[in-house]
Amino acid sequence: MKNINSKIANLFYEIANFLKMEEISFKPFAYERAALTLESLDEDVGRIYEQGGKKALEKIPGIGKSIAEKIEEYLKTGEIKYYHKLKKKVPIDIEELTRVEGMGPKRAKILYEKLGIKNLKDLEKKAKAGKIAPLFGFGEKTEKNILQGISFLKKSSGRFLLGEILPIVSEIEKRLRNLKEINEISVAGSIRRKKETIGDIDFLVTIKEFKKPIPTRSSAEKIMDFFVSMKDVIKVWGKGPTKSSIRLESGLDIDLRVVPQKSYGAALQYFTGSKEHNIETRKIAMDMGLKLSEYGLFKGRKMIAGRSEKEIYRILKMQWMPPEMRENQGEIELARVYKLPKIVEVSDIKGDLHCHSKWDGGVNSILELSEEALKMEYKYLGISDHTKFLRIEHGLNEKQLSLQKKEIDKLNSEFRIQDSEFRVFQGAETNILKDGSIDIKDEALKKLDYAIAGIHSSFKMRKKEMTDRIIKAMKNPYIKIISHPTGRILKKRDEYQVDFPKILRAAKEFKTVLEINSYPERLDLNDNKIRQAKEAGVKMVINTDAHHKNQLHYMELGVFQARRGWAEKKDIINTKSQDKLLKYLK
DNA sequence: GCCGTTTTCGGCCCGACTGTTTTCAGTCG
Repeated sequence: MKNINSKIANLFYEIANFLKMEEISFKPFAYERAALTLESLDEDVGRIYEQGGKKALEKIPGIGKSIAEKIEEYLKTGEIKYYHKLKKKVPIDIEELTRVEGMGPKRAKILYEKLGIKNLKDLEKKAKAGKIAPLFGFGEKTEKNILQGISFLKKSSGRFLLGEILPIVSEIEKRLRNLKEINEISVAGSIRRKKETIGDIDFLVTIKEFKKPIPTRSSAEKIMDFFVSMKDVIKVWGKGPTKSSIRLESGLDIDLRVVPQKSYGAALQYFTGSKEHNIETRKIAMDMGLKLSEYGLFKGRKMIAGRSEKEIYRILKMQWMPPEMRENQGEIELARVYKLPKIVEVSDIKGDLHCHSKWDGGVNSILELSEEALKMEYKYLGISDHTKFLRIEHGLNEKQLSLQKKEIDKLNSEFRIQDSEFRVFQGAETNILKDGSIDIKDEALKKLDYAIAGIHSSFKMRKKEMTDRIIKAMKNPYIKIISHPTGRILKKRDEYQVDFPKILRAAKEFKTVLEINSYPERLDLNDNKIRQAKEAGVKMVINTDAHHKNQLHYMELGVFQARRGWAEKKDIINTKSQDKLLKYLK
């Protein structure tokens, strides 16, 4: 469910791109800023307008008279004329084209004017035909990069980020739960396993009917009628009494299955997968002379289990395992000897060590972030603003860091007065420069509670240089954490080249903590690397990298990823109490 | 186009990198 805020934000991003094509300075940034603000707004902009009119819109930071008028226009007419006027001049799908790494508005405009390229399809065709390289300002390499960018996009297209999907899932689940016909409901498939990207969604439901175990047509039909006629459905792929498939306006496909109550557990197990996990589980059933299907566990023709997952696994003499572990990566063997690790849980997390405040151009003050952290029942929050190398992110210099420290000290003494255990730590997200040095002097790092270092430039270095660069940063005694260690951006950019086993050995030697970044498009480290780190005895920290107080809630995404990597509480340092954590960082 | 304890006009969003050039444009964070 794309809400109105993000719809308008997307239009503003496009307007910004069209303005950039015309070499207009500053105005595009105003639109981008407004878009960013809209996206992170708690409240629906339509409601703000209803309650306070245009004046209320203008109170939102980054939104002035002109942009408020455009929002008003959109709310009233569903369109923004200014956008159409701009698009008429260069009628291209700028949003799609700029998704290709290395393609921006200027190049898109040139390609439209010289080759008539309007969308991704045109771009691929012309690039493959070698039409782009000969153009002035382009060349062989650019053409090759464009093709690479397109193939990367294709690889991930049609898949959605877990972080975008979860809110949709809980919204749909809420709607279905309201139906009186429905008894049990669960999401299955890759989303239940919390995979980082999701193809489509499966919902399983059972019907509330105590006398008749098999769903009657009428109840099932009522559910399906409701499902296919929800307001955001744009296509119905199929509709029957046990299964219906729809597409939402966001492009997401959802299946809804009605299953018999007595098969609910079996169906849940089956549709949760993974396929590989299921194949192995069925083999175990077969070896015991049983048959496992989505309808139940059978001995001959007699059904001996199926009501719940736990019951099925129990009869198969296996420990029940969290869906995140069901990838046939060794969990089955451990489950059979009842030795599964107890993986970390959201409730184990005691604080967040990576978030950005107003100091580096973020949205919220340190106090606002702290209040949100308190709501989440955290014991501490680490502020880690960008440092000076990242000028665009208003990176802090040594002087500003010491000013910030004063603010944090003051805040902490207020917490002390209020008899609150909660504390704010001062960190910083420093930059690992091309040669592996840090952009902030050691004397300043020393005064912080801890320092994070991350790569924010020169992503395309060769493997050896990149590895050495990161290891050099790890050797700095004040650098405790490496943020987003592989630099990938889901659906956009691959990991940078790095010798990961070597990084792990160095992390172990220098006691550097690797971050599991919870940002929806990062989730970096990924599940596989988390598992490697755990096995190498390297400690990790689950951080959000929040740039807005609401984003502190991304924490669960990082925890899910950690669970997929089998991380336990002891592997994750921000499960420690305040005292123990501080001691660990010193 | 937005903003303002440097306030109603004149600043903002800079610097590195890449790939293309032969002095620079476009992209990215």
